[in-house]
Amino acid sequence: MRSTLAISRQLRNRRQQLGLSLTQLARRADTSVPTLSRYENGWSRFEVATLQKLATALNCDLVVRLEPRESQRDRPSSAEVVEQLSRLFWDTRLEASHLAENTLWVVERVLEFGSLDDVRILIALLGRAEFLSLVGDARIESARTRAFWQQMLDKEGVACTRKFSREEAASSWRNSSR
Amino acid sequence: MRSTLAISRQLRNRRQQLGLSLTQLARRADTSVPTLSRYENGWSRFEVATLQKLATALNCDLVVRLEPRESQRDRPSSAEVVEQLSRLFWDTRLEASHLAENTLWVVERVLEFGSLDDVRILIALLGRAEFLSLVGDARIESARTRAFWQQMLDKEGVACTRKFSREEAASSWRNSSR
DNA sequence: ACTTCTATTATCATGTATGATAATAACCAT
DNA sequence: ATGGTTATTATCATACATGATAATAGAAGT
Repeated sequence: MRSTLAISRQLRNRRQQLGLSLTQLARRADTSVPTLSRYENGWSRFEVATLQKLATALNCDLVVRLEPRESQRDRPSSAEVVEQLSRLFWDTRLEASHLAENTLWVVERVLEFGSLDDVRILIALLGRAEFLSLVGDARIESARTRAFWQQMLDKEGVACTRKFSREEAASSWRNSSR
Repeated sequence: MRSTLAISRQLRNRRQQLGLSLTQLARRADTSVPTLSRYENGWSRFEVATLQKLATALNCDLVVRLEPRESQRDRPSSAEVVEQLSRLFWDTRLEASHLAENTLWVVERVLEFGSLDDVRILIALLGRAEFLSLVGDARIESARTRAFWQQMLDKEGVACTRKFSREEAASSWRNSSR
């Protein structure tokens, strides 16, 4: 799944896209600044009710859906994908579970260091829509890589959702090293 | 959004589809029976971490996504939809917020009592994929209505996900009056 | 009748998310 | 430098979800 990292990233992207400060959003969503900051910085235990309030305040729909895995046919096996991508994870050991629970992290690694074949097998695994959506959430360090994916997203017409990533993201990427 | 009712419905559908008891699923997901029962019966404050554990135990991917509303173009306005559908809600007052936060409830009412035009404007509002997905989650009382939508879902090829609804749901619908 | 499995609900102790407040720091102006 | 805005983090009291246990009840089969 997209997992907690992806949720944090989406919240921050959307808030910055709307130009809201933490204080402003906290008031609009009837929540607190610390909670909001926690949600945007690697919080693992979100409450759906709080996410719902935030989504409304961010003029978004919150989608929470269970997608049965067996309905995802003609996709490569996790083992296959791990096999092919493992060389990109020199600093740790890529496990099958990471594909499901830390998808955004895997996607970011592949975008930054992977070959086109690596991208293809990821798309085969996730489906194009899900992959592109994750690309929109991803933090990409290299300017060249970023430019490439901006063009791809444009071509694919993921336009509306990714406006921020393409136009303003550079600045936010720069000062978010933590 | 699909909201809490839809989450409960999805959990129960999927668990019954796999033929698991509360006890079995609770053990597989490393959670407790009371929590599970609460989650399936109108709980409002889900934790994403718990949902994630349940999804894994149910062999599902958990999708949590913020969908910006302005990226949903050429859709009818909430006011329009409320205007057209309000006659179906004789016992209460349909508000625009219900469309976003109690979507499943609205869908169920339209499926049961609405005309084809009502269905059309709902599809225009939600998009076909989201609408069909909600139909799969919906509890439909009338056998005739249910048969109709089973055919529709078959035609539209929402096959895999909705297997349970079409084949076994009748029994679960019957004894879930509470 | 009787089990047996099931689901729902209650009670209660405990863990933890939340919100209020404040301290710190970074950034950007003037 | 100074002041203002912002984000992050800490502390702490409170609210609430969770899990353990058990009571209740229904359904299905013997």
